[in-house]
Amino acid sequence: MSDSDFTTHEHVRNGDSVDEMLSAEAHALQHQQVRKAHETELIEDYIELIGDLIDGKGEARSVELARRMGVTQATVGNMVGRLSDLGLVNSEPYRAIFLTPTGRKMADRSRKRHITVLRFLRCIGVTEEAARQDAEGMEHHCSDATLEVMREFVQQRDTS
Amino acid sequence: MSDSDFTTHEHVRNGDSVDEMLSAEAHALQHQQVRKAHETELIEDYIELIGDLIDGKGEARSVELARRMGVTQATVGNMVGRLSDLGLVNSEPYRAIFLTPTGRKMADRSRKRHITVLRFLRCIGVTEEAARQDAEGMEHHCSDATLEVMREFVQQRDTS
DNA sequence: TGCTAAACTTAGCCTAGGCTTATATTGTAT
DNA sequence: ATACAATATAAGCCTAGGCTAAGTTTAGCA
Repeated sequence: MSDSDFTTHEHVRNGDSVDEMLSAEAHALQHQQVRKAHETELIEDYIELIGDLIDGKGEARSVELARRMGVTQATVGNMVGRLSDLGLVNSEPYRAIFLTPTGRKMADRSRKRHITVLRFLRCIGVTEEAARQDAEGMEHHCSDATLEVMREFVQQRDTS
Repeated sequence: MSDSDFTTHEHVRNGDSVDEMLSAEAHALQHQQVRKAHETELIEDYIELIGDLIDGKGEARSVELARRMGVTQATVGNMVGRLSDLGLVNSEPYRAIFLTPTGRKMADRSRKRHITVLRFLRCIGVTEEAARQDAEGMEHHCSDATLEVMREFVQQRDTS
């Protein structure tokens, strides 16, 4: 069976197969991008949280990050080291954690995205709890295009 | 500053802060669930792909999995070993890969979810390319509740 | 002022999921 | 029938992101 038996717009099975199969190359690209998203995902979550803590409590401490991320302080320590290497935070031993300008930008961008997804899910009728949970995971997998669609969608219906 | 300064329904900052901060415990739980989703995510992607290949080409071979996942054959080999340990596939050296009944169920469930998300994104006006990319990542982070909402949404508007 | 609890770091370990390079098997085409 | 190309496995390495257990620093209170 040759490769071209099975390319972009061919119907694989009728009925269920909305998802006509992509070319292998396109498929690979998608997965590569998903993998890339995963790499930044955790980083963004930490940065977003650090931003929220700074704004909400005045400072971000490891112990609170650990509590909110549901990991040990040692894990947070590792992560903060990486964030610092990446130039996203400044941290000195036994002190609170601060965002660099770059980190602040990332935090704000992340929060905005998060809020967009959350509002959108609420807007289409997902329950509050499910919306919160799903937004946490989905926000990293929405392209700008999709976020824009969501934003407009919310604006149109949710005039409250 | 006490912990209770900053709980479930408090407004953190006006303006932007739709996302009133959750309790630390609830927040931790969310992240734990996201982590759990990540563990199964790749597995589901492989299983879904194996299912699609079996249905579409008659068999699933490592070389094609590697091509479509955008990884090396060695990586696929590792993964197939894990899938086999998990009882999701049967594989013998140098032979095609088969789904166990459990694996088949997972494949079908994954495909259904994938299709639901893809259709939904198209339906709200996301471009085909973005929809495909985002669906790949989002499908693993949608609760059943959200999927149900998406399904209904598509059914209502998209009468085509 | 000095002790103790809480916060933080360090060291060492583990699994998942990638990679490369080398080797083994299979099947096909002369 | 055999050689070669395609396919698959094996061995060994790496990073990310978890963990525990033990040690260090800080800060608040008696």
